[in-house]
Amino acid sequence: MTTPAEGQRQNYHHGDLMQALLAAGVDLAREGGPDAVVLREATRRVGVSPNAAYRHFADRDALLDAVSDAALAQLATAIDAHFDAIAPGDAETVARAHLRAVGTGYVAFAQDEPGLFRAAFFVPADLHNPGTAARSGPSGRSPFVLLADALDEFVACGIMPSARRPQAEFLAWSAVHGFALLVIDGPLRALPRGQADAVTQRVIDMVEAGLTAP
Amino acid sequence: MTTPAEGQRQNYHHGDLMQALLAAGVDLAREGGPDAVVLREATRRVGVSPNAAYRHFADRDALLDAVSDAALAQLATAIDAHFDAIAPGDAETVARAHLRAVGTGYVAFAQDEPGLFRAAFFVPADLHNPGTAARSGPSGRSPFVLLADALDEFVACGIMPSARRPQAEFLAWSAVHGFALLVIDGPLRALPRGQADAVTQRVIDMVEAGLTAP
DNA sequence: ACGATATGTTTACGCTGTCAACACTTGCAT
DNA sequence: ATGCAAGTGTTGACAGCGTAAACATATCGT
Repeated sequence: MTTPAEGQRQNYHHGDLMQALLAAGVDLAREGGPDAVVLREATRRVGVSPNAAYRHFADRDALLDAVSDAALAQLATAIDAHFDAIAPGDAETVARAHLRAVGTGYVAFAQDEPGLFRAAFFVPADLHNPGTAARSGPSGRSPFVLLADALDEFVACGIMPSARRPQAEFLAWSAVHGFALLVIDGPLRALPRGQADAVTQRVIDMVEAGLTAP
Repeated sequence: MTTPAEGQRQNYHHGDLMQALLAAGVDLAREGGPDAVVLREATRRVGVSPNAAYRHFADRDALLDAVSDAALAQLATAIDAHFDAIAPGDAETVARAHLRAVGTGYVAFAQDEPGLFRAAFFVPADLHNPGTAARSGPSGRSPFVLLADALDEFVACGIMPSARRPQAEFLAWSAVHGFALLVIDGPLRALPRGQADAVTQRVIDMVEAGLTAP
């Protein structure tokens, strides 16, 4: 009975305003990217006065940060799904499939949820540490860690020299991240989804070949 | 005598407000990126009333578009410099050097002028057509065209199969663009310049190897 | 010389983020 | 149980922003 009925909010207190504002903020980001996450509009949607937000977020940036973390978590979940869908097989095949899954999931999320994707990278915190786990998916591994794991597999099965391993995450990430941006609001934004998907695979081809080149 | 002395602006008319506002806008973008391009602040710096801007720009977005074009032109100029500094030699060496020059110049500009770089891609118009040439450097070739030229050379000297040529610009561009973003406000933003430059070269290595792989 | 047009100004409105002061509710200590 | 402190939501206010309408002044073509 701690959580009252959600039907009418004639209570003076809301119950879980923090969460409600975050949800509203995520909706706003989904609809229009980080710029659309407007404090007053979020409170309006929740049905509360503008300044109520300040009891839970220091300022608009704090709300946006929380939204960004939530968006990053959704990205992680989306990638997780691709990553876990890989069928078992010999190490090299699985390693290549893992890398491809991360890239494909990354770009697919950007295409499906461009607003959230932009919000996720608006204040691009460093993704090394999962940061209160708000940024990782159900597996607890952030997209960055999934990518790192895939690359470790590359080294383990001998298709990538270990000398080239350090910082290789950033090489792969650069290509996929840049491509995602080009697709969602760059010159490739007009490309039909099918064609864009084909180019996505070529981007990953390039990364794979570039990292495993002799 | 059409252009009066610039000393005092006790004239009712400004002379070249359009250009002055653009310059102020570019300064603002340089200092704080696209969000810092604020109409009222630009007019304030020029010493004119806020609404004077509306005689020359339809709205704030129009000003930002003009700033974006100017920033893109500066990017083009920076890349031109790297591109033209390539010493003559055999075709393959020159081709590889050209690709490297475009990538290096691109990232260097992002590092030297992060605000302008972000502004340049804020409303990322399609870069196929040079667009009233406001977007290209002194050579008249936009960065996109310079990249395309370099890739054409790859095909011409036989290190890249022509079947792989279509849309290869976007593969190379993705990697370099994504890396630039990771460096200026992503997780690599704390990396010392020297180390970042080393990774830049590795990104280009990856692109080169990925595009020319057997 | 004079009227049309271009250019800059003033005034005003609604929107935003945010501060300060106030009101209600809850929960803990007596 | 009572009463006070802390937590939470509201009201009112302010400055800054983009922008529309009405007005003022300069420039130019005839």
